[in-house]
Amino acid sequence: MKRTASRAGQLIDVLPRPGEGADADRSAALATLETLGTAVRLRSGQKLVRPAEASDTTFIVKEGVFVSEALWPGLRSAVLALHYAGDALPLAALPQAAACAAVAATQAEVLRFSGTTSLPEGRQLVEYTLSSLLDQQARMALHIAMITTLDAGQRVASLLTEFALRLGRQNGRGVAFDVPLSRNGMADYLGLNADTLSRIVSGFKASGLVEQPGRHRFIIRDWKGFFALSPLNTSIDHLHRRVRA
Amino acid sequence: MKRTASRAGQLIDVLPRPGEGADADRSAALATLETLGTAVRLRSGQKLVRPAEASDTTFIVKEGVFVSEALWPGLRSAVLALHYAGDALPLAALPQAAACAAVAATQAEVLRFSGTTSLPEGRQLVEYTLSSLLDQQARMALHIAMITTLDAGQRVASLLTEFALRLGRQNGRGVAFDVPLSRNGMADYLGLNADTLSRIVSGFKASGLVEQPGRHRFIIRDWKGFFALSPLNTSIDHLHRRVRA
DNA sequence: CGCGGTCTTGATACTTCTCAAGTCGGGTGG
DNA sequence: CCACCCGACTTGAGAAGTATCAAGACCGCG
Repeated sequence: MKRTASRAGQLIDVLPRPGEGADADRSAALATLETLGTAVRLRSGQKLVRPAEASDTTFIVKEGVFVSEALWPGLRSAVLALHYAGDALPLAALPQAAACAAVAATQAEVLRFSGTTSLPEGRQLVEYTLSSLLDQQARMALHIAMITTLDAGQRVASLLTEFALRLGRQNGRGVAFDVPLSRNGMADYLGLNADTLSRIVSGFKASGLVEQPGRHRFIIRDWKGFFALSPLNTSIDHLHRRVRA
Repeated sequence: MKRTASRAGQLIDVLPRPGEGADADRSAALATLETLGTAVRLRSGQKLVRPAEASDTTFIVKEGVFVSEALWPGLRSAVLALHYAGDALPLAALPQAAACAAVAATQAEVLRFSGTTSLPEGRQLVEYTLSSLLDQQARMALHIAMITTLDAGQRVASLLTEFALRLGRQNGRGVAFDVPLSRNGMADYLGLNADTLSRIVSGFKASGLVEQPGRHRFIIRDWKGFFALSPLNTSIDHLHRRVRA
């Protein structure tokens, strides 16, 4: 089918090529910071928690996906933000009132910095953190926009688009990626009920836009069609696509 | 009535006293920054817009309330965040894809910084901005938690509590404040329909918790009762109350 | 291969949205 | 200073969308 080929052609423009663009910039900045911080490996599910007293500890994600979660008694849990490789995670950015933590959603590796801000070399960390927070703040703003302006189907499409742009690889069948969150985690991120989310994903599969070869694995078969599902997807593309045209 | 007196006693612990605590810290840090930036006065409704090309311009709010707004074609407008005196507003934190701006919600005054980050004195601005962004990121996280976990009534109660803590003054009748947003603005911030918001506020008035002497003026008559309406209010108190116990 | 937890799907109830009509408030001009 | 007028707000009835609950299916782990 000719259209498959043309879709594949577009995908080359859409998905990142390893080692290019922003990836390379990030690596350069990180290389100098690695001498200051200590590397830590985490398994999926391990948590970075803000201690009760004030803390200036900062982590930088080297690899993997993190989820900022909060749980207030009597409320369903909230997923506040997603963090990817390169993101700075200052524990001070977590609200302290509730059980709140950054949880590794996949196997992960981080750099740990503690008390380095006051050192002369600390300026590098401060500037890296600031730049990363600007980025993350824009993403949180978009997250808020998703939740306040979109209906359930558009929200789910937006999140899957984000995952595809961040984690996806193009193959013969489309754009494939492993979802780092459970159904419940995705629902909490989107402010939806998990049952509703399930129904919506089933709808995507029924319409042929998406395939699900395993519980955590997705393939977006029709990128253009899927991308059009959410009016915020062009903005999501700006913030999550790693190679600029 | 004795309970009125006891409520009033509690309010003294709850509301800020001018010139104390965090206010004083902020003033000290700002005093040194004022020589670097240029002061600008804004009228309600004026906008700070991110230019198309990358910009390192940063504003610091000296006075007034700002609203980060975004408008995507075909969607209802989104209110992404609220900014108060002391907040740093780097234009780079605004998503750039949509019509997006920080709008003065009241008469306001800001300090404008442009290209100062590279100067040796710029470190002060960088550190101030970083610290402010950490604060604002925690507030955005709470905003997301509000929208994803609370029902409509709890959301409205949370927002009014925030305004009371930020802008309120205790008087004989309760905690009084001027709402800096229109009904539509509040609804957009909360991800609610303006009609629904109106109904909920009417409910608060009917139950005697709240009074509304003018279109933009509110008085919370029963602080304890009102505070209990939202399970997130203790967290909101942590982030928005300016005097610690 | 079997078990446990996660996911799916249906029927139903409830919250919230939509649309429309009416009311209110406050700023403007006489 | 008062009356007018326009935009913002209020309120109702009905519709739409999403949540809830329960039963069953599936996947992946051991």
